[in-house]
Amino acid sequence: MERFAVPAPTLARRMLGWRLVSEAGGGRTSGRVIETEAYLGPDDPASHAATRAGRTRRNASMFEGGGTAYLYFTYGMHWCFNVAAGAPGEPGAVLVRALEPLEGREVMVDRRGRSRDLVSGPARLCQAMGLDGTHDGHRLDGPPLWMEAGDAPDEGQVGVSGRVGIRRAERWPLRYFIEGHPDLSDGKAAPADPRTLPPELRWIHRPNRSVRRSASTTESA
DNA sequence: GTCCGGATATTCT
DNA sequence: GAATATCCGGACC
Repeated sequence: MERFAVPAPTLARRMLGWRLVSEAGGGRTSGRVIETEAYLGPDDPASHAATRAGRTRRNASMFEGGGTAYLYFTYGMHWCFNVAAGAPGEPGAVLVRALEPLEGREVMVDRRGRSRDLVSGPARLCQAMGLDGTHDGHRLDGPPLWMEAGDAPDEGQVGVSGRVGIRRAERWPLRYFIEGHPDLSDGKAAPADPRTLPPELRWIHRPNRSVRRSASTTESA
């Protein structure tokens, strides 16, 4: 679980290529992570951890330390899956926005009621993999939901943009994706503009840099 | 292909 | 009362 104990932007970049495996709801499904978004703590106005109240019942899992699942319900009907980042007590999370389907395609089609766009979007992938609020707070080191290392994309394949579906801090460079992948979500993202970051967050412009010093294997050169 | 409205719960103002 | 880390179906081009 130590691999999750890094800041959210670093984890979001690093998770590209990892596999998410679910045995939730019966039937094994899995997919390769191809699109993520980082959400920070109180300094990030778009984060659920930015509220004046700080820790609330909904966002508690964002404070539980790297590797904790954070699932929230939105728009009255959709679940979204995040992975908490960093150290316990320091809020931050990575929203998983899209996967490339690997295992359990038939189960996904059955749950989704259609055969395309199975896991291309944060709410779609929760539906396809049987994820909901019962998995909030689960530690991602075993059944029914966990992550495995996978093929890291080449540096040149990684795209960066603003985050999808938000108004505040919309040009912060916190969405990471495998460039040109056919299974990306179809949300519209503003182009990234690192100049809109407050000075203390400028390191986010290249989150992989800060990883490399301590990273072991999965980072490509 | 693009655009728009509706569904609907929780949180925050 | 308004906004929301969304998706879907139908209208229209």
